[in-house]
Amino acid sequence: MSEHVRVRFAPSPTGYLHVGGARTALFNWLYARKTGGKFILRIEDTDVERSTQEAVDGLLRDMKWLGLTWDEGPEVGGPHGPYFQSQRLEIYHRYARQLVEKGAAYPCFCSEEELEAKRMKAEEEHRSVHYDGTCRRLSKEEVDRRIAAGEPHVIRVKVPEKDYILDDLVRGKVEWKAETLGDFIILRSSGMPVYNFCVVADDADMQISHVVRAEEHLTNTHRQLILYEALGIKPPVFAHASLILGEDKTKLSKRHGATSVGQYAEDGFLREAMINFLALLGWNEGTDREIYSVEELKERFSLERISKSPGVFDHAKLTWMNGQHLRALPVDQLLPMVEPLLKKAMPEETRLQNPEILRKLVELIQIKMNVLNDAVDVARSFLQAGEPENEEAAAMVATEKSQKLFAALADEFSRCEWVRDGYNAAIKAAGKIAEAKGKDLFMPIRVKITGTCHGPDLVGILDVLGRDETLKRLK
RNA sequence: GCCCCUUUCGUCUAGUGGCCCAGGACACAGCCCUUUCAAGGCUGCGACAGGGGUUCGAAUCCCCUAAGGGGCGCCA
Repeated sequence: MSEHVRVRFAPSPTGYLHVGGARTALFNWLYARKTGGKFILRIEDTDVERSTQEAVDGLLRDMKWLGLTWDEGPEVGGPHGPYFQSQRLEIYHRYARQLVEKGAAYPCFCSEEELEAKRMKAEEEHRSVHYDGTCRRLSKEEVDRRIAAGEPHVIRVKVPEKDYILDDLVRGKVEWKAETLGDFIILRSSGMPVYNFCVVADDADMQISHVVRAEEHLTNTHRQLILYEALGIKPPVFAHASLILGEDKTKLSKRHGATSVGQYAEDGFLREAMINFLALLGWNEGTDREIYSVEELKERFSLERISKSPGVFDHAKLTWMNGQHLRALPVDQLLPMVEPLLKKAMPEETRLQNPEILRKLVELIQIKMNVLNDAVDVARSFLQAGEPENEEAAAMVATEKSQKLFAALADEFSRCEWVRDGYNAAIKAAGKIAEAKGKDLFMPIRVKITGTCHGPDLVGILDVLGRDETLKRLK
C-alpha cells in the first residue's frame, strides 16, 4: 500500500509562501517521505488576475530552502503533467464533458443578474439561497438550440438528494445533510473551470491518494465528494489540519509581522529549526520531545496525530528553538553560514580574512546566538573598540586602581607568550600588582578593551583580537 | 441567517474513564553556576470555556449553551 501514497501541495501563486502553507507542504512532504510515496507540487494558477510569475519563483525558492523537494511538479516534470493548472484546461473540459454526457451536469443559461435577483428574493423570504435548478429542467432541444445560438452558459453539476459523510483522518466523521447545497458551477461562462472542480479533476488525474490540507477546505470537501461520485472515482483519503493563527488568534496574515518563509530565511533562521517548529505546531508524537532533526521527523510523522485545534504562531518559541539547533551545530557547519554575514557587515575587518581567527571567533560567539544574524552584533561588540557604553562602565575604567592595572597588564602582555595560558597568567599577575581580583579584575579590562560590560568570554576575545590590538586598546 | 470545525496554563501541547487536586516546553519571576552577558541547572507562577447528564469514578463519553474560526461566489 505504502508505495501507492501520492500526496500533493497545491499553492496558488498569488503571494509569497507563508508559514501556514509551508506547514501544509511540510505535512505532505513528511508523509511522502515516511511512506516512501511521492510528493507532488502543483501550481494552482487558474486565477489569472492574481497569479504572477514572481510568486511562482518565490514559492519554488522557499520550498527549496526548506528542503521540501518534490518528486513531480515544476522544473522536474513527471508522468501526470503539466503541473500548472493554467496548462490543464483540456483536462478539465474533458472531465466536464464526461459529466454532461452522463447527465450528471448540465448547461445553465441563467445570467448573473437573474441569479442575484433570485438570491435576494430568497434571502427576503428566508429561504435557503441555493440555485433553484431552473436550467436543470430544460429540454435537450432547447439546450441545443440555445448553445447553437451562442448563448453564454455555465456548467453546473446536479447535486444528488442525499447526505454525504467524510471520514477525515484528523477530524473523524463529518456529515453534510442533503439540501445544504444547490447545483454548483464547475465551468464558468468563460470556459474557465472553478476551483472545486479543478482540484477534483487534478487529484483524480494525478492519482492522489491522500489530500492533506488546511481546515479552510473542510467544507469544500462536500462538493468534492459529490464530484468524485459523479465522476465515478473513489475519493482520496482526507486529512484536514487546522489553521495557524496570529498572536491575536485570527488567521495568520501580513498584519502579524513576519509570516513568510523567505523572511525567516533572510532573518537568519535555520531550515532545520523552521521545519522542527512548523512540524510541532499542530502535530506531536505523543511525547514531551520538542527538538527533532528533519530525519527524525521523517521517521515519526503520522497523519493521525495532527491536532484538530488551531494554533498560534509563537515567534518567541521559534527563536528559542532556532537557538537550540544553532548551538547544536558543529563549528564547521556554522562557520560557512555566518562567514558571509560577518564579511558583508564588516568589510574593513581584516581579522575576518584570517581563517584561524575566524574559526576562533565563531566558536566564541556561537553560544550567544539565536539566529544567524545575531553573529554580526555579537562580533562587532568586541571586534571594534568602543568608548565606555555608559557612566557605570566609564567609572570602572577611570579609577586609579584601574589605571594601575592597565599599565601592569600592558607590561605583562607585551612580555608574555601569546597563548591562552600566557595571557591568563598575565592577567593574574597584573591583578596582583593592582590588588584586584574576580569581577574587579576582569570587568575593567573588559570595558577598557571593548567598551561594554558584557559580551563573550574575555579570554576568548583576547584570543581573537591578538596581542597588538589588545595592547593598542590598553593604552 | 444556514452549514461545518474547534475549545487543557498567556502560547505550543501531553492526556483516549481511575496512574491527573492534570505532565512537558516557550515566555515570565527567583535562585545556582560564573570575570559580565548568554548558555546550562533548579524552583516558582499558571489551565481542563460554562451548565446538565452517564458512571462507583470524567479533562477524557453524551446533550445544551457560549466563545473563536472556516464556509455558504462564474476567488483559490
